Amino acid sequence: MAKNRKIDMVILGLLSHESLTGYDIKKRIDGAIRFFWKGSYGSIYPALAAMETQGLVTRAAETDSDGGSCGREKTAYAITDNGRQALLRWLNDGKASNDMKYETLLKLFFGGSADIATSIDNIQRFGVEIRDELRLLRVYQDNLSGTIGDKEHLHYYLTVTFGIETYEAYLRWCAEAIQTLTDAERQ
Amino acid sequence: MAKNRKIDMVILGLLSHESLTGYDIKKRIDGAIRFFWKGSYGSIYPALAAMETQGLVTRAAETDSDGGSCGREKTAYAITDNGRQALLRWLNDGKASNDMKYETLLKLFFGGSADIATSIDNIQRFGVEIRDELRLLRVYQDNLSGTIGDKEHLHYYLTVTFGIETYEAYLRWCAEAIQTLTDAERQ
DNA sequence: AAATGATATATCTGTTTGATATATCTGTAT
DNA sequence: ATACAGATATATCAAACAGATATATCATTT
Repeated sequence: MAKNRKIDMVILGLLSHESLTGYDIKKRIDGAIRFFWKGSYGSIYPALAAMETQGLVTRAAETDSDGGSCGREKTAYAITDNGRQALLRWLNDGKASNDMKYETLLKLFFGGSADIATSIDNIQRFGVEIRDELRLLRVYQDNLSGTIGDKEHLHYYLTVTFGIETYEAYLRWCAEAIQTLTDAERQ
Repeated sequence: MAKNRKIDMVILGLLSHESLTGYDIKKRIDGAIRFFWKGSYGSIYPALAAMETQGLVTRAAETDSDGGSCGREKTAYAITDNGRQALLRWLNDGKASNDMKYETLLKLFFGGSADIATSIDNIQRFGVEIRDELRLLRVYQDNLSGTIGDKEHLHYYLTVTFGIETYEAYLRWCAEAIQTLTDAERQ
């Protein structure tokens, strides 16, 4: 049987707050979640269909937003009780795979085959990206800092501080690594 | 055509130092590389076959180690000049995708649906894993610290310091997050 | 001689990515 | 009004990938 689909839990987690369409789910994943997970339409829509069959989600009422005339086709999904149980089982199963795929580090690992200037350039590009993301994370942090009395917001907040502290460490490393390589370049 | 296979560059990078079998390649990936990339047999063997067709790698001589009698079947691959060029093009193309898939953070993000004790437990498990990995990285660091005058070793060294500084940041965050959640649990 | 565990190659199933196709709706400029 | 750009929405496909498993050989111990 199936049951190795991690995306299921992302979807159930999002639906535990509100009913959403596949498109909405993709937008949520591309928001605050993208710092530690990602998902594509190619996994979201099939997962929704499979979970509907399994009774973990159902199609929610399809009113168009303003109750106006015949709105466009739009399928929102809602979580079921079975879905909530599945989500809780996952939260409590004590297992978690944590994997990076950092192409920048891969390029650095094999950077001995190229010029040192290439490695410096690759690290600099990485640093620019991280700086941009860090700026965004700090906006998230500011927006959340008033409401961490709420249990849910506190959990969001902790994932944001994880991102911030991690990215700050990246930037410190970038500076050191560039310095080290620059020194090596000058012999 | 194909050409979105990132694993190709891992394999070419490894083969640029020495000829290796698919099994050897897997072992290398599970070594120092696993901190920022991973690969499975299901991607390695097909990639080797495809790259042989493309002329990026060739089958190397298949002697059994001691020149003894008829050794067991064993297919080592060597990089070609075209392979080296492909590796260099990749190192210099200025593109890199850097993505995490951290299930622990996902569980924390949706942790509002469970007990705070569950979140604390999930963070603690993460911390234990990271502490173990960090110990290993420090061994790598010690082994390399004498030879960073060598350009290749210097590059390895920088990927190790990336891991160390990142993991140290994780551990600081773990301690803070557990403290925050413990306080919240007590109200 | 038998058992065990490491080495070695390969394949299979299911999942996921990344790209693309199709179409509708909304706001804006002409 | 209308044309258009850009956002919304659903869906699908090929290629890439993970994780598990099957098979077999070799080296070492028992």
